[in-house]
Amino acid sequence: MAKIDRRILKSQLAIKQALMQLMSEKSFDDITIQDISDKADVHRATIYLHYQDKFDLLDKLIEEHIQAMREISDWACEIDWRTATQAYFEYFEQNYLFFSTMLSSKGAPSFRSLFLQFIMEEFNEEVDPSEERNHELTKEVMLPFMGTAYVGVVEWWIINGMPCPPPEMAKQVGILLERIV
Amino acid sequence: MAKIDRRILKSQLAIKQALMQLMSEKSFDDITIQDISDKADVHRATIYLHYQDKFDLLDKLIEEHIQAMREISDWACEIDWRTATQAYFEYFEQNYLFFSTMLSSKGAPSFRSLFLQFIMEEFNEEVDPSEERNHELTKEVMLPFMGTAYVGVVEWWIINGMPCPPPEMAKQVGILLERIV
DNA sequence: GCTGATTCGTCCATTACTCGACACACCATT
DNA sequence: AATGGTGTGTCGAGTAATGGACGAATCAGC
Repeated sequence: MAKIDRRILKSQLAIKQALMQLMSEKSFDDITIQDISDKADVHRATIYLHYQDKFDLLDKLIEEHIQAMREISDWACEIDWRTATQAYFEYFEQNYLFFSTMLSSKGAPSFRSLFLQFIMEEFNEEVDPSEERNHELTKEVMLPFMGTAYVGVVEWWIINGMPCPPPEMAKQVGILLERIV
Repeated sequence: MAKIDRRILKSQLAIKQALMQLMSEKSFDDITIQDISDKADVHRATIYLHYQDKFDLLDKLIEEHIQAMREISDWACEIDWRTATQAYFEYFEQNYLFFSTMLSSKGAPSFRSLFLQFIMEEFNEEVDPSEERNHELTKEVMLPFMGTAYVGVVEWWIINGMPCPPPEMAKQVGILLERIV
């Protein structure tokens, strides 16, 4: 992978952080490009150097986090569920500002469905309906069942300010998932 | 005052913060230009764009703080001592990392004397040996007496982790100064 | 309707920064 | 005396970001 000029990394980081901060203050629709460039301490034209418009910026921001989670699952593919779940919740914790913004009532409506889609893709390789105890079940039903459950509990955990630490969440969610699958 | 390109401000800020952080970790002599540029996330050549060498960087950093304190005293010249002293201690508090680094045992030996010199200049305009109760005193003696007392108590306060809030320090130091002058 | 104020997206000349290289000095090891 | 390693200060070519401008689009209040 070619090394990227540090100016690009710094500018993009500042822009993305600025958007996230602004989204925690007001609605995405009310945010102007000028707002973002002011908060990021970057010239307005610099934003257009990297993104089409603010929607493209939001898309890239979301895609980046999905990609990061994908890498966690790659890394944890051979690990047991509990450890993997803990890695996820630690990632949610590290990026609390992002997730709380995206999952809040006035957040990005598109994010939740992308998140759910991603989670279901992850479960897809773990679920085996040919197992004995699942002979009456199909993936079509199991995946949205597990996926919405998972997304729902993450949503609860984030919106309520992470009332318990990642290991505790990993333990409980791990138990529940193993009962289902 | 001509508006300065934001890239310059950002680079210089990063470089100065990097030096301060490094000085809290190891001795100034052991810090290389490469260390600073790494920590600041800036190319090595960028440092030479703004400073002669690391000594010049330290000088400019110190001078900047002295200048900031000079502006406080300009602003507070008409205010009573206690308010002015509180403004100073709030500045020390805001820039705790800088002062604790500079005043620590392995800090910049030059800073303490520059600091003392500055403080004595400030006192110089406030002390009046022609007053009745001072008729046996001279400025030559009063200034280093008050100056070292002031610097000494600041040193104590910083090195001991600011054990009391700025208003409390302002009160006590204010009382003591008024007894002397 | 019109108008003034914003915001947008784009453009260009200039500037600051980057990257990698260079010769040089210093120091410890051999 | 020769060696390898590390830090220094400088250089040039290339790139990213800047400031300021522009016309077009959108919107509010009159």
